[in-house]
Amino acid sequence: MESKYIVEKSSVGTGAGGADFNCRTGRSVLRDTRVPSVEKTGSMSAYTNGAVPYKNVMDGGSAAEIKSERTPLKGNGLSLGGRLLHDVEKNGLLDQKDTGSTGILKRASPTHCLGVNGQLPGGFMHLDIRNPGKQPDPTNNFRVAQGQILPQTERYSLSSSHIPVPRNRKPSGHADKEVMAATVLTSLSTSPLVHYPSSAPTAPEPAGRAWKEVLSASYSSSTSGNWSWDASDHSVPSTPSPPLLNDTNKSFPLSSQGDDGSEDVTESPHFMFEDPIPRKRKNSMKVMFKCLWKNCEKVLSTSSGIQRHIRTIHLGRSSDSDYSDGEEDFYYSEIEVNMDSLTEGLSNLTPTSPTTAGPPPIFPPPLTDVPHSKHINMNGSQCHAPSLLSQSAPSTLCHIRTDHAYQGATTHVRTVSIGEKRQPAPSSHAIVNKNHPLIMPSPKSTQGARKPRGEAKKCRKVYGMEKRDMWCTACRWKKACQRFTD
DNA sequence: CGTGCCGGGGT
DNA sequence: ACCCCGGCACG
Repeated sequence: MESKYIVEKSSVGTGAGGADFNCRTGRSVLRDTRVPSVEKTGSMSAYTNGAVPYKNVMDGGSAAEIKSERTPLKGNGLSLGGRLLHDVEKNGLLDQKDTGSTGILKRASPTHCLGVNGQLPGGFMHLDIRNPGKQPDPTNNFRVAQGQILPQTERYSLSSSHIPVPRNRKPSGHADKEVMAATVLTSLSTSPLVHYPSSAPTAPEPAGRAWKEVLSASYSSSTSGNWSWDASDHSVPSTPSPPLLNDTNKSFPLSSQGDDGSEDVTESPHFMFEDPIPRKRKNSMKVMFKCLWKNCEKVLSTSSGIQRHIRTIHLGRSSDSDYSDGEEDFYYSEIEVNMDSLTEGLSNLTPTSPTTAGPPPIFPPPLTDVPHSKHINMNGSQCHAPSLLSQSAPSTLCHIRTDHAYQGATTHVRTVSIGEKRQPAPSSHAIVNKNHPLIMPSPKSTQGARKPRGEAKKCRKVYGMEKRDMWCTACRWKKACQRFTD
């Protein structure tokens, strides 16, 4: 015991930076060093695999043996390491998402604005359509200005770094399209909530890439003062405050909120932010509006948008009339979409994902039951996961690092560990929603997509109840065992 | 009935 | 973020 503390003390200073995992596993201290430490060192090699940045962290950690428990490192080492990991991971993830996701998802994070910003000309056109004849919002003028002032090529290359905002500039006629596009995009950037999801089918490759880069750049380095508005805009409490403003919209479709434009550009999304859904599981939920018309899978993010879509496309009403008898109402429904999990799925849905011909989503999308959707039907896909995994990453990887997964903070060190993603199922349902009782046949039989029980012995079995403190954290918490995965 | 772990609650 | 646990599905 004494030794324990000694070690503990010393490691404070030395290992602080690196002692990232395990630090807080209070109880396991002494004993833990036996078994797990082996594992951990083992994991190092595995890690180097693709996550070099981690290495130091890990090394430091294992070196110090991390006997130090909670006390000092919690604040120091942990956060340090954790953050590091986090960042790295984040970028990685983002990249991934980028590849697969559609505009819909991207909107969730203000960051896209960065990239989107003037880069997806193809997208412009498309977006236009929904916004015919809209007046550009005054707040968007800077974009307009940009469009006018700069030659196209330049515009693309120009990041949003520093944007003069001429307030009174008017769009001149011939720049219409650009203006529209700009408007849309700006609205995107102004409000994280804002819509204009999917589509942008024609975005050219380079643009996409640039975007991607910008994205990750902005994420990893808010340090560079490059993005003048970046800071302000991003610092907004949280990234994607969940929708909810849709409620407002949709409750009175008839009023047709006149302009999606104006509605979209709600400058203060936060106002609308009242949260009917009590805590939790809302984090990455986004309300979308899905066209229920046969064979039409249009998903838009604004009620008015979808209404317009239905009105014009399906009901054959003139596009310019804003008149609505409310009939559209019957042809769309509100769905809640989990951004995270639908990322991949949606990429299938929409014609988008222009950019990367990136690798297919590694993780099968969770069981969503967006009706009609083209989502990969993954019933029983559990079985595939492992095989997929084995392709992209040695399953051992899961094993090894798993123990820390829970510890590395919920930052999850998950280096692409398929095993874990296995099924956030329930939370990621695209919930067919409320206010429209008549619609959505959704059977929803997928409830119990519970993972078949694994063969592997779990901590409980291996160590027994008495040695509970030797269990992996997950086991201790009654979570899926991270040490002995299947 | 023991076990694994999901979902959710508490701090 | 970390931890705990009720409760349910699985074997």
